[in-house]
Amino acid sequence: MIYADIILPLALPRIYTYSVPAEMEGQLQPGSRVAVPLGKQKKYAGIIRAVHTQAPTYKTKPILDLLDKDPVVYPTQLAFWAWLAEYYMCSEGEVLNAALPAHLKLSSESVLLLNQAYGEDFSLLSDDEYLIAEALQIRQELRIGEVQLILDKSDVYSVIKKLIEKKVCLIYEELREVYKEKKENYVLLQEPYHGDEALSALFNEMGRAPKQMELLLAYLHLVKTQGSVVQSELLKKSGASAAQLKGLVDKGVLRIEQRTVDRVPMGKTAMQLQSDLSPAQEKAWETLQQQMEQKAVTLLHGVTSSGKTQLYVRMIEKVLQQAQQVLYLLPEIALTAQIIRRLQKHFGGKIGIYHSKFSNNERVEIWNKVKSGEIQLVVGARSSLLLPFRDLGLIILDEEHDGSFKQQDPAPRYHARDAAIYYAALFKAKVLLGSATPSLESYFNAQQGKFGLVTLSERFGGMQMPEIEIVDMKKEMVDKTVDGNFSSILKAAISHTLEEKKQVILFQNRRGYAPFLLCTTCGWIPDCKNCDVSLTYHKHRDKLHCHYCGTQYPYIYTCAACGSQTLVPKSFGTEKIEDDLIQAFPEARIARMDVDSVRNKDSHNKLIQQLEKQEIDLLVGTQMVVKGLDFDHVNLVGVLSADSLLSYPDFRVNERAFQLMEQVSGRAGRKHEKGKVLIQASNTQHPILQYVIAHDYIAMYDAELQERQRFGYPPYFRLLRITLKHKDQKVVEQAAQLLAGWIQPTPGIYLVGPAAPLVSRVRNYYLQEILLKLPRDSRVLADTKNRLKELFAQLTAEKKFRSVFIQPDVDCV
DNA sequence: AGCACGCCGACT
DNA sequence: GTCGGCGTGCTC
Repeated sequence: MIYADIILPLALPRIYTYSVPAEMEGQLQPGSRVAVPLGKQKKYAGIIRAVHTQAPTYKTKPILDLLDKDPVVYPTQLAFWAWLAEYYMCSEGEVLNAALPAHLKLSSESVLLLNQAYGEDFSLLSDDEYLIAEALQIRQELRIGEVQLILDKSDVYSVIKKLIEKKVCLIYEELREVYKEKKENYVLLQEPYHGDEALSALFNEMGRAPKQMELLLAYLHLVKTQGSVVQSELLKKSGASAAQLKGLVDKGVLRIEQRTVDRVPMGKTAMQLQSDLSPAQEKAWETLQQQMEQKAVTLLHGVTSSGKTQLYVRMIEKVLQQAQQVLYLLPEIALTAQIIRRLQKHFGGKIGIYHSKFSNNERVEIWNKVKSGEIQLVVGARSSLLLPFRDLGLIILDEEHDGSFKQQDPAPRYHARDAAIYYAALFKAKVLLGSATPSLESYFNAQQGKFGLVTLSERFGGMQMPEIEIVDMKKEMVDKTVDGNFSSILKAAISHTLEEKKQVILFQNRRGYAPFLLCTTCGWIPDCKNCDVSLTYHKHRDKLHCHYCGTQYPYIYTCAACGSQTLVPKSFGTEKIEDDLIQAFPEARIARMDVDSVRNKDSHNKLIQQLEKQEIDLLVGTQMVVKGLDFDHVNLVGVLSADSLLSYPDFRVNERAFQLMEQVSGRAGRKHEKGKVLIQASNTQHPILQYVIAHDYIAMYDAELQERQRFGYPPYFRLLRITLKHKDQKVVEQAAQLLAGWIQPTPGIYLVGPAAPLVSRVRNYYLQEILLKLPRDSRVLADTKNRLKELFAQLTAEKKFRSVFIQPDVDCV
């Protein structure tokens, strides 16, 4: 008997084994999708992980169908998925769920059919049952969703069950492909009319049908200019109707043919070798090649605007010439039209883009083209690491320090940087990490000789580092020279820059208008009913928003605690800054960039284009303004409150604040002009500010590293966070106490907590966290994970804690 | 993730 | 007395 282990795209704890029917023997390959039954009636498409003869101890169900002739992934991906699941403590099903495009993840749908044998007498049915029976008479088939629509309620199973019991209808499970090829109608000239003579004869003949003649002329024009003619385009161009086209088809002049077309067309343009490197870049290029020859991973530490991209481009060219694939990873919001255009210029048609804004059908096509090798270069966000590369030669991870490379919520909670290093090793490919402000972990690895290191400390084209000035907000307060959130110095600098017709970028790391409302009588702060956070006031919508669960509330005028009407907005976000700017600089063209203002698809790119074209003078924004944008006319960058960056209770605050300020400063100054950066701060003596002024990454690194060692944080220790969730606060607390107690007596491991996180309740679930600090030793890590898995099972074995959610997060950020 | 099964409150 | 709410357990 032959068996196959199947991964299902579900959060099931383990992999299931099915039996292989005789007729499928020899046809099943790992990586192909098969249809399998699960539970009483459902069918799913799962992926074959292995085919073997090891009979399991339980009775197996047979595989129903082989869905793919060619596997959808290579063995390399299967190996990578297994590693991801193991390392990040999740199931392979969860990995598959994240990796596979939605349209390749099939699950069956129940379809209702009328039982003809029952007859037409519906008098014994209830109202709901009657409605469904009647609908079935008209429509033959109904799906669950349609039944829900008809009955206007979500719970329809009981009605359906009754109908089946009464033999009014039958039910079957349908598993169907959802990916659809895109078809388009092409118009072709029939054989007899090829050639000038035949055509002119035809035109003579057509004298009485001027509209058709026009149509034909338009057709001929399109053939000449484009080679092939799409029906819709022809009709639009000629202004003719479908009937007129049909006339020509009926006459046997034209013919219509349906063809499959690409949703993601591959350009034909060839690669352009253009490499004007500065002497400093040439030197770096030499070392980069050497380092990458020797090491699997190399860190490129290049100050902002030092031209890291040019080096990437060269490296990509090199690998593409060896006919290997390249993956270029960027944080999602840095994936702008700007960078894509730049790469497209070099690599023409070989490039594929992959991020969250693509449609499901497009994703399948990109997936297949990466698998076939047609796409040689993928530029994408974190998730493109999960694409089925065939022969990967290089992974570039730009803005390497960026925290968004770590997946947060649904499992697998992987870090794209670390996972990329493992994935690349499977291909024996190289990894190139790049940043102006590397993460401490990566720089540490480079210092230790684990990674190669290349430094570019000079800005490209003789550009100078911007001059940074710290504005003492305390002094301005005392002197009463502050105006709202602007110091007199910042205000003057903005006026000056605007007069010079240059642009200004202001950075504030809070969105909304006011982060919270406060009752000035009793101190009450409105909070979310589902979460333990204060509500942010968004003025343009005049609503209070919860940034954790997304709930919106109408504005509150009356204090819920004391009943007085003394609620005032407190602190400030980007919206408020935008408002203040409009007041202070009425002539300036002002825009705001944060998740709220660029929510719909293209608005982010539009804003960037406006900025490029100098249609905006003043931009205020959150983190978003920091990521990989280059503008030629920004001379002033302002950080509105450094204090708010430096006051998070997180061991990475200093590193983050430095990275953020250094990156924003990088936006100032272009070509031969020296830019200026103003940082408003109350605590002007903070050491991080001094490092920022001096652009001294190394000093920051040394100082932070000591702290990390002293307090047992990365890169010296590894962090593993366990989050427990439950609807009942008491239950989570007890569960967390119990679990922590079990973990406690392990030598060499430090345990922090259990404790409620800063936001202790989200979407009505109470949270508890346990943080483990593990020595950097892969054996200890593996042992600990195994032990934790046992303890999790032990905890949920107790009936009281059965419904406690346990979420481990390895290398949490 | 579904979905079935089973145990308690608001209705005919 | 039943319908239907959701908590609980299982899927190979």
